[in-house]
Amino acid sequence: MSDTSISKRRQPKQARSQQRVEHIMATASALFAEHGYEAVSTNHIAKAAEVSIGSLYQFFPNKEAILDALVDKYLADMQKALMGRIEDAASLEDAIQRMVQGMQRFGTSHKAFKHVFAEVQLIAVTNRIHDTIVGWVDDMIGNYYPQLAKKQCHIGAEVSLCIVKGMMQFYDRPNAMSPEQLWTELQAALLAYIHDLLCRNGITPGA
Amino acid sequence: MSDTSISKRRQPKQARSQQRVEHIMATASALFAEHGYEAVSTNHIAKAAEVSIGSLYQFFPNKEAILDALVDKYLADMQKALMGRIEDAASLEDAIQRMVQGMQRFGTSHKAFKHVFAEVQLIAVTNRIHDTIVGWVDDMIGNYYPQLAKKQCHIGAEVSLCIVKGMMQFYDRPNAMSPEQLWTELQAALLAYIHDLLCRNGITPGA
DNA sequence: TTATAATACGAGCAATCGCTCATATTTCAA
DNA sequence: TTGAAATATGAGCGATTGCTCGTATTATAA
Repeated sequence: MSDTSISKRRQPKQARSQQRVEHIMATASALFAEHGYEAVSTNHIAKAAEVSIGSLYQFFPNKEAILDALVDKYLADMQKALMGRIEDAASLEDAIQRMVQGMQRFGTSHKAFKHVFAEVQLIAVTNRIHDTIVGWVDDMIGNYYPQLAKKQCHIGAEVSLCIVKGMMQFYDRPNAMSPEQLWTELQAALLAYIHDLLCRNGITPGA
Repeated sequence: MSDTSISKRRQPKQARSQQRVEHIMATASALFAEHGYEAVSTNHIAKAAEVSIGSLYQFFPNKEAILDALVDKYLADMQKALMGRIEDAASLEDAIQRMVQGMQRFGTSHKAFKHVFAEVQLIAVTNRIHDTIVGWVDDMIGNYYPQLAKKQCHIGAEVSLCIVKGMMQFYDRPNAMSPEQLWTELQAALLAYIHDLLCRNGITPGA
């Protein structure tokens, strides 16, 4: 839970207001998915959620706090969806393949996340998402290749996430690939890069 | 030259106004480099260029037209800087290495381009930059590997540009890599992906 | 010299934004 | 029942934005 979302505003104490907070968040998420964060005003959110603008600001100190709260939820859901299914992976290659598949599913169940991940420019939000996911990938690489230097694990994770982000921004634009092909190419790019990283550090992958 | 930048406004006919147009563009470029496109208002540009807001709008129909004109210039400069130095490359791998080096230099001489390339969300601008560069890379791949299907060349170019874009967005954020390391990793990621693409299409790279 | 086109100017419009605050209503423990 | 706390409301503030338009100045060709 980030600081912004819990400071300076009344915490919902009654059941009705807790429901309202969740309803506002769900509405905001849907609007962000359709129009993007910047294009959606707090008044739009309030109107779409059939809540007065004053009520919205009773629980969220500012617009960014709504996004922060959503990102909390997205990251929690994502950890379950991605990390839950790689625990019994046979190899790093297998884990990466499963992660890409998991991302594909997560993108359809959390339509706003792609926008938030790929388009939002707010540094605090961007860094939080980035650092969280990099941490997961970092640990994952180190788990399968403990002989790889910690710093190289971290670099591998950061570069991998950059590749994912670059491809995600491309997802909604007209391009030569079908969605399935795009995921295939993403997986290929990640596997090829990680393979190369291991080789450059004197490790024979899969051995 | 894009449509927006030349339509609906008086074309500069006197020398002084041609200089003014160039001066406005240079000032805008510097401001975009420092604060990003969205954060810079047309009034800021006019004030910084010591030109009235009315004069600015005599030659540029709207804010995006300033960016369009700059992108024209960036892409022309980039073609010279990148494509000029790969003509005598011995192999695709060599050409990619030279392109990455060229990008590195271009980034220091055109500080605003990275912002425009990585942060601007205007679809028309984004598409134009993307399609132009993809065209270059597409031709480059096809030049060294004519036996590779045209569509695969295009996919390779698009994915490569995605990787570059993802890494560029990462450039200014705090991360585990020095700038030199980042360029090294970018080159490694591109080479690894292209190598993999060729293999998947039954081509033995370098043979 | 003079008339016309080109250029220069900047106050200010209309729209939008995030957000406040005075006030009204509802909830619930005492 | 009652009163204080919690919740709900929305008009509207202050700031900013991209941009227009009436007017003043300058350049150039006749």
